[in-house]
Amino acid sequence: MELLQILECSPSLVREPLDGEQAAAVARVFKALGDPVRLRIVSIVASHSGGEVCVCDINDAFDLSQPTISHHLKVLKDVGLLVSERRASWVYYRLVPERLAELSVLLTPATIPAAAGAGV
Amino acid sequence: MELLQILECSPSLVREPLDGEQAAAVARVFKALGDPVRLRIVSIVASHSGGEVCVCDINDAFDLSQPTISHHLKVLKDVGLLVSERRASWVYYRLVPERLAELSVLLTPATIPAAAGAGV
DNA sequence: AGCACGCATAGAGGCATGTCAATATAGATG
DNA sequence: CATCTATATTGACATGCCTCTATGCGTGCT
Repeated sequence: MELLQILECSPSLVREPLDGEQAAAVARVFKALGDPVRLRIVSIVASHSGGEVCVCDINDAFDLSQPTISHHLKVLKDVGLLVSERRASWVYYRLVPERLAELSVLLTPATIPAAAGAGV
Repeated sequence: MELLQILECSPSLVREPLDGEQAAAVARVFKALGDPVRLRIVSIVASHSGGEVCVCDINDAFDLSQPTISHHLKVLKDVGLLVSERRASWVYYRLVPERLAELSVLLTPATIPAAAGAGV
């Protein structure tokens, strides 16, 4: 199920309480970001000028074994934050910016769009 | 150390890669949000009209033991997402909206301020 | 075909985490 | 002061997670 669909009618945490199903879906993504290595990986991929990064470059950025990085990439891919594509011998990972945007909107406090619309 | 200070010069994940220290500090907060129960607690507190919620009301919202809820509240408090205040017999928890705002900004993709400044 | 390289998967070990029952603490109330 | 209610803390257990080594799979090169 798409995260956007889960949040379609309640794009912010502060609008109304999430039910159990919504919370479980969103928490999966936050949990994926709740590891320093994965957060750095997302940051590396997101900030890379070309928009995609080879796994070998990510490996070089850490003092961790190659399988460990591969594991973290799989976690980020499973929650939809990254996508991968193989070209020749190399695999390239790209960010899914919509995913970040969804979370960003979800966390936006109600104080910012204060004039946008009255609450309940 | 304040999260805002850590992120003072790089308010977005997509601007440039986080270093290890930044990533560790931010990951702590995401990890706290990476649990369905805690996410619902934050949502309940954030969306409550009065701005604060009694622990007893939070307990009632879950089929979990009182110590378990107390544990989750402590985790959220330790990362600065919630603050608590005791009045008479009851303890009330409030959201720290700045914390959510910091994370929200951090996750904002670069597409929005596209014209703001050229990258490196 | 055989080999080298890049990446993924499998399995194991050790530490962290979510949950609970039991107990402690703090404030109100008689 | 004794007791009751509301919340926090402790300790234990099961599960999950991060990391590693070993191995498998796909691709290009000789």
